[in-house]
Amino acid sequence: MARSTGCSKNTLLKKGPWTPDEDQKLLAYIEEHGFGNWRTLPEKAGLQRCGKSCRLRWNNYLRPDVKRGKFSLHEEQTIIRLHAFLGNRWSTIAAHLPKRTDNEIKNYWNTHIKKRFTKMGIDPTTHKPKSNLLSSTGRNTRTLSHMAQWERARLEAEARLVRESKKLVSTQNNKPSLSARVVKSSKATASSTRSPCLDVLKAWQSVVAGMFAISTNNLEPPPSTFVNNSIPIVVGCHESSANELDLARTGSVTCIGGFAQDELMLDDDRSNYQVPELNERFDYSMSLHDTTYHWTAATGNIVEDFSDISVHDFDYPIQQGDIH
DNA sequence: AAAAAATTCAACCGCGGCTCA
DNA sequence: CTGAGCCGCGGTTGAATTTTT
Repeated sequence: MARSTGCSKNTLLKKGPWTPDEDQKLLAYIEEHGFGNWRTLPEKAGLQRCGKSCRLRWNNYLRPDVKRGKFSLHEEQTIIRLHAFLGNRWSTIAAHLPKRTDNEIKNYWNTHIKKRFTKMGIDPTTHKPKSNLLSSTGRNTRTLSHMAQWERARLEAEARLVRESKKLVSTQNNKPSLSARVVKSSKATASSTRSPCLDVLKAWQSVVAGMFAISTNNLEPPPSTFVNNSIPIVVGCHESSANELDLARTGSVTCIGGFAQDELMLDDDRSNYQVPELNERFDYSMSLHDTTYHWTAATGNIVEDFSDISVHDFDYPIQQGDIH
């Protein structure tokens, strides 16, 4: 299919770093008119740039909700854990990190985390020690791949929801020149017709309920008070956290990752509520840090109110009293 | 103090997917 | 159904900055 974006071929258009004057022009235009059609925007805004360049500048730098500066420990952990499932799906990872852009996360991964992994002898792609790569059994590899597939699907579905709800919000914020494409997709999202990705969440939930041995008693009524109608999934359960272990034993939460490898192998009881294949990945990569954090998987109920869906780096520990 | 090497990160490029006529 | 146009994603580049020699 022939295709020409006109960006790279048009030598009249300016490239390279943006000047403060150009930033000002772009900002002023978007503040007044919104960011409709990126291709036609530069001309309207009086910029000698291609639309792609404008979009990039806006998304990665000028957007008011972009957080800049050093990544926190929790943000780094979130990136590592999500990368263990998703690989280089930067935009999906970014959707789970409020105010961070895919470009920034990608840069951070390539310049900081990846390097540290390599130094530690951990393969940044598989999140496993390089020496262990050949020792995985076929069965384990297949199981991990299967489960990771489901988890990836779930995370991507959530990322889509976050993106869609953001679009919806920006549409409602009265930007008159938003493109027909955006307005249309937002309408579709807001209508009573369920988005297809909601079904992915539903499907994932039912499968996970089986795989993670969550009893249906724990699904209904909702087991948790800290997020309505949700199943808490603790990523990175720590052996020192008695609360998390107890909660996991009772089936009130599901644990993924964080336990030492030998514990997984030796403690049969724990294997009932853990997922060793996933733990394996996390254990290696998270040996970079010795702290835990938590996130929750939303059930179908909360999906109906999808503006609430996003995975944040919760920095509070689960307490016994939080779960009923 | 200067040069070289390493690092960082904003920006570019090309491709694939989606929408629409 | 098909093809054109647009957007977004992920990989890559290279200028600017920092660190090391």
